[in-house]
Amino acid sequence: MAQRSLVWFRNDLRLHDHEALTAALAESSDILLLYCFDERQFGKLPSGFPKTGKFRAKFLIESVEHLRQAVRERGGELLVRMGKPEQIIADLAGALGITSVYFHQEATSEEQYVESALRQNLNALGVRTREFWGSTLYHKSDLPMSIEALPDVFTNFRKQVEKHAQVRPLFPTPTRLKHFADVEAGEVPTLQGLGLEEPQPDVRAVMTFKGGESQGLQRLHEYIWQKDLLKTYKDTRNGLIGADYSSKLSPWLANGCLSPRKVYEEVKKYEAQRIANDSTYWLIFELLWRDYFRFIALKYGNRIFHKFGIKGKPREWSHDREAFERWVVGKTGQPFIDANMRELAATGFMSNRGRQNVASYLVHDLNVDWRWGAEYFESVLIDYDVCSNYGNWNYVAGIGNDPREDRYFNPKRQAALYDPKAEFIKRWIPELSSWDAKRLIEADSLEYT
DNA sequence: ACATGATTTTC
DNA sequence: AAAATCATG
Repeated sequence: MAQRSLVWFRNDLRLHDHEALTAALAESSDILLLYCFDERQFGKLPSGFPKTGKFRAKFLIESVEHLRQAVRERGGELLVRMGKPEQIIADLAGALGITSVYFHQEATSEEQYVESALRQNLNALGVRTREFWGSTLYHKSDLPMSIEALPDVFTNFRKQVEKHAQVRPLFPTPTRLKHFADVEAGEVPTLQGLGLEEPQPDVRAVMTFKGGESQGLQRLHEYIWQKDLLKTYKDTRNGLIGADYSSKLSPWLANGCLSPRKVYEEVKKYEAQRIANDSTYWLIFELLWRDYFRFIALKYGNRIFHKFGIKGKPREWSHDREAFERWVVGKTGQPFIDANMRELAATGFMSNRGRQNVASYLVHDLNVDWRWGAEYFESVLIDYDVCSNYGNWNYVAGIGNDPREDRYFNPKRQAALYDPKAEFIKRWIPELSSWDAKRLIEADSLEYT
């Protein structure tokens, strides 16, 4: 078996439960591992925001560095490059006599374009690709329906999947990796090198998110086992302050530092050893939403990016740049909205409750084009995931798959419910810290200095 | 050079 | 579906 393989890491920056890596190890005599920073991911969005902002870029850099470290600890090497993966991989394959390239497929067109360009380039060299699906809890091939027949209502999808599909077992984490070629390892780029500034730490942040597989596994272990918080997840998940109210696994899931099947496995273990209740189920339920948006992206392709969304529902949007800017910096005058937006700008993170509210506010109160909001989230959210982001924005904009049209969140009512003492508002808008909570919650047109 | 229609792109 | 880009007479 004189097979020389290359494993191309993408949004799967881990060694556990990695089918492409597992297959490559089983089918090859020699293996090369590569991560390529795609230069196209570091340009500007139409709105002028960097496509990959500082929080995301930092998390990605850390994730790649930790993957390299984990590979080296096992006797291997992770090559790191910057450029176009379809060219860089083809060049490496040609120069080093690689016979197969292994990778996980993505669900959206930019990524699929790179896959097909790579496939073509490799085909011309007589190199084959071995492609896998590895980003969802339920495997694409295990769905009880075709992608074309994917239900447009989440609950229908969930019920069918829960009834008829099974989560596949994990692939084992390799203990030894070898490195065969005398080839430059390559440097992991710095934030500065990517033209981005270093994010300043903020003591008010819910927690410190550090990229990397071991950091993701550590957070999973801490949340479920050490702090024993899974059993109350459903009751606390609408919180706003601190590390404990929710799992906070999304940044690691988005970059593939954590496999959703690994999360599932730990939840099942917890249910067997400690307790199974609505809360333990609810974490799986949320993973299903993540799956759903990924399959929706497969079903509808680029329609998730369209102005009128996957429904093709005509709706006119405002292009009031000033109103949008006020939303971005957290100066709309609506304290609950502004506090959330300031948290996002300062930390790259916002609670799920906050996200639903600020998105509803932009779309339904300001009537601003939902795509502007989606772009801003894309740039700054540390857990940005193209399918979840655009799927959710379609949903709030009323052009996605929400059976209830135009789901509106009343920010005053939401503040009264979820921030009754205005602790969260005061935390992020310090100029209001001496205000009476009731007055803050009822305010809707504050002027900040 | 340019209007018009076709094609491509939309993160 | 709409906007942007491309092709062509």
